[in-house]
Amino acid sequence: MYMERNQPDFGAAEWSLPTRCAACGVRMASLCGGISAAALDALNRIGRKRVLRRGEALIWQGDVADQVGILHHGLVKLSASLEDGREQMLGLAFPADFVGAIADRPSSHCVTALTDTELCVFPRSALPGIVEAHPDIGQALLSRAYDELDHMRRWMLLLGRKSAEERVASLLLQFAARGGCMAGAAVPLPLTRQQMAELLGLTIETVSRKLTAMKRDGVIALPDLRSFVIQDRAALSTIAAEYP
Amino acid sequence: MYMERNQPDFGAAEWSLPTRCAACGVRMASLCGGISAAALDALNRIGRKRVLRRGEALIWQGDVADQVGILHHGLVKLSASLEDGREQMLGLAFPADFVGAIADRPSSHCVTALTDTELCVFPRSALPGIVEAHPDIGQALLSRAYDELDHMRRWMLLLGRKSAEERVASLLLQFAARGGCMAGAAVPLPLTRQQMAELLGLTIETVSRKLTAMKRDGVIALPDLRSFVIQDRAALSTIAAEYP
DNA sequence: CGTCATCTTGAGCGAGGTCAATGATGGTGG
DNA sequence: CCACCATCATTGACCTCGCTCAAGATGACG
Repeated sequence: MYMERNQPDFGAAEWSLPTRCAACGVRMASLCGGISAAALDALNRIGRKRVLRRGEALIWQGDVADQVGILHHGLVKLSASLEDGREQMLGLAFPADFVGAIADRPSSHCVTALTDTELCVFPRSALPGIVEAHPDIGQALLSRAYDELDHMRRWMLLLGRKSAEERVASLLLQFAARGGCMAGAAVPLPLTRQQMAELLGLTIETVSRKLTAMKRDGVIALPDLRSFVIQDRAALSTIAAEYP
Repeated sequence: MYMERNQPDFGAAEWSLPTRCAACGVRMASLCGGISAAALDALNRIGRKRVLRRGEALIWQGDVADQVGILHHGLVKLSASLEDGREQMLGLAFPADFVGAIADRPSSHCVTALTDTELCVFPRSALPGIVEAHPDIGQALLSRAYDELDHMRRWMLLLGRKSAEERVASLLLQFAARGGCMAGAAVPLPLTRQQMAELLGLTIETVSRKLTAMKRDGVIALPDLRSFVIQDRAALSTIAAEYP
């Protein structure tokens, strides 16, 4: 991702973009993609780079967050916890994704870095003004919010009704779809078993057992701990109980 | 809710609002609340009333919905199903709530009336134009989308990590909060046991057993099938595993 | 007062959680 | 280069919670 920082030409010459945003590797895929040079310049002035080390949090559950961000590099989780420590991962944010809340009230969730991470952060208080001044950004936010609602609905179906094996298979299919890997190629697993369990509403032991079972049945292969290969996609889809 | 239709003055005289919207009992609480008379007039021309009988669907999972709506009267559920018939309720919509999607792709969920229902519906194709012409509506949609995301996050924590008893107690507390009932008063239960089970990711038998257990323990009373009384709010909150 | 839908209760079972021991992996410093 | 340690993953034994199946009870309504 970050190598693009050294890319000399990104269309910048034509628009005379401000330096930092012009060099941003995720800009075109993010909220800032379609906006004018003037709007980008305005953003450039209020945004700043922030680095999170693995495990560090950007937003805490229960706190009123003062920052929103656009992820540049790394992997971030959203999660919610109960007082006794039980934790449910609510989703992941990948580069170019927007994280943060709009409403001025305690956050329903935590935002935590799963790897060392770089984001472009803005004060939350600046959001209303930005949205008002740049309706494009407002519409992009709206469209992304509805995408996320859709995604969470599918996840609620998984959490409410799918068996452990169905959940694990669904997650593998989702990683495969995201990676856009060709058939037979190894798909990277961005999560540990423990993190997969948090995301699926299961325990680490159950995730491990189900992976082993699918490997034993020849549905997948596990060349190492951080990747897998789909050996029988039809079987995996059937196990996942998903429309193909 | 609907009695307000007969209310003679709703600020209408000052603005000369078009007849139908002026008489709308949920307007001020809905997306249409804060907009100008001209904007309202524009909406009035493209919106129309639609009645759903109990069990009838407005939007089907898998179809590209051509309508969005604002609920006037009645109760509506959002739900998602697996091919084999397992179903998870994703949420409820109450009067003044907006239902429908923005994106032009198959809907992730079903929208079905739980009671006889009246909505104001618009062609989905009109939405982008409306949002562009009336930024207030766009911002109201955005704010509601984030509210719904927050609500779904809390529900994902429930589905992923809470026990059956915790789930039932959480739902009762939510009904109590919604109704705004004073302590000791009977809170109406808008759902059957079966519907509560669908919403909580449980079976009807488990819901029934947990309700009976809480009644036996003096935490709640069940004067009839469609209401309950909180007899020990602290205990109910504790059971629900929720911050007070 | 009969009929149908809804709800409750019981008995038994099985998926997944818990607890515990063992095995792999990878980074670090001697 | 390798010994050491921390982290991560696997596997087994056991148990519990919630599901399934089945039978009654209650309530709504003509």
